[in-house]
Amino acid sequence: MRNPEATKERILRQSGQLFNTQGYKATSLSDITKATGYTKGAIYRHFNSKDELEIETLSHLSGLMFDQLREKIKEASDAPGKINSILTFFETYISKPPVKGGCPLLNVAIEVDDAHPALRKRAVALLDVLRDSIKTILTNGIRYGQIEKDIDLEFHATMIIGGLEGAIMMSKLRGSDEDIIRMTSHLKMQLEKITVNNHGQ
Amino acid sequence: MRNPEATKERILRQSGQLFNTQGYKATSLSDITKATGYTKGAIYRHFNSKDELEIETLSHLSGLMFDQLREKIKEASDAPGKINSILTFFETYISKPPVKGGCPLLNVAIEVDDAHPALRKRAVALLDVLRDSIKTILTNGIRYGQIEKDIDLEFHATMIIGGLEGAIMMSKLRGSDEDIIRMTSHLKMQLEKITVNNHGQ
DNA sequence: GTTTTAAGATACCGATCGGTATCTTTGCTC
DNA sequence: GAGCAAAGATACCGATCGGTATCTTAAAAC
Repeated sequence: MRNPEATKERILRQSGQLFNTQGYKATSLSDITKATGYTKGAIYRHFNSKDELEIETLSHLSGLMFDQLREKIKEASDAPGKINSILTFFETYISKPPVKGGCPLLNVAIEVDDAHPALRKRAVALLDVLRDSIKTILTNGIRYGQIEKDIDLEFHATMIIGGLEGAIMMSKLRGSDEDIIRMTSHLKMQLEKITVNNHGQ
Repeated sequence: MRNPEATKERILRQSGQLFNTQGYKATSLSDITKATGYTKGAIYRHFNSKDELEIETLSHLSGLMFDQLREKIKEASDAPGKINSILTFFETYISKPPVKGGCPLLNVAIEVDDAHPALRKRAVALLDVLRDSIKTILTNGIRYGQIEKDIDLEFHATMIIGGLEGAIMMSKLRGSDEDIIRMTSHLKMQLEKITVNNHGQ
């Protein structure tokens, strides 16, 4: 019956749902005890403080998202396809959310301020990972002649991430995928513009 | 010395800063008493509950933002100019924020969930106001031959708002206007594409 | 099958939460 | 300047917060 690893995993999973839907500060330890069925004693055996639980939970949440995202990216073989996979991944983010409560990056980025330096640092790092992933895909695309070579990487990464996150906020608020779909269709048009077209050659 | 209107105004202003930076749930009444210098007795004379204070403060905050935004919009005479004013307005949102803590709409949209139905309703209404404003500007632009008449209003409104809000999140997290500026330059390019060009006629 | 160790439960801590009943003080009315 | 109504201060409420010391219990070691 006793399985410390499963316990920790369960705490992280349930905390993830709660933090990502209600917010980190707004979720109390008793909320977590109710959701997990464990007592505070059990939770504090696996985590030294609520702050530490928050940080580890964010890692867990973002891990879930990135894992699924990476899976989708791998399915496509060229750079335009990979970016397209990212966009498609977000299209049903509201109706079929990979993690409940919306995008962990967006949620934590809005919640943290200077009073939570540790969590903030992780949020910045998350954004960097996402940005670097897109830049890497585009760079490889340029190398293999799939993406126009005179583009501004930073510009396109910002456009994609910012557009997606803003649209997620709108869609989540209205409870519909509509806004995200509008945004991804726009971003896909932008992607086509920097895609090297082999038909014409 | 006593001026109830000024007191209420002061409470709303200080609460606005706190709610918009720390979050609504994360800001306690004692935070507000410290910031305002008033006691709980004074605050509860002007507001029946913290929930009510939160709702009125959101109205106050969004009022501040929309007032400044409307001012900028009025300065331009045609539709493309008005949209451009909106975009320019957000370019220094981090370094010279019109309201501390970022965009009140974005912040409240992320924080609220089904546990705060009243605040959520206000957030949805705020988004509608912003969306309708942009659609109205574009519609008028079409009427006066300044904007191409075959465009999808909803699509462009979503693109502008979503792009801006997502970029605000990114810029706020990194403490720099960079991401917003990249996004507005992209949006300005999109705007040019739907602007009727008189030079060619 | 006894011992040992760690997982988890229980019971508590002081601090703070939102909220309220009551009191004092201020400024207006006459 | 006496009376009064409203503004704001004070003192308190029960509930809950994050955190901890201690106890029980389950499973592995031998």
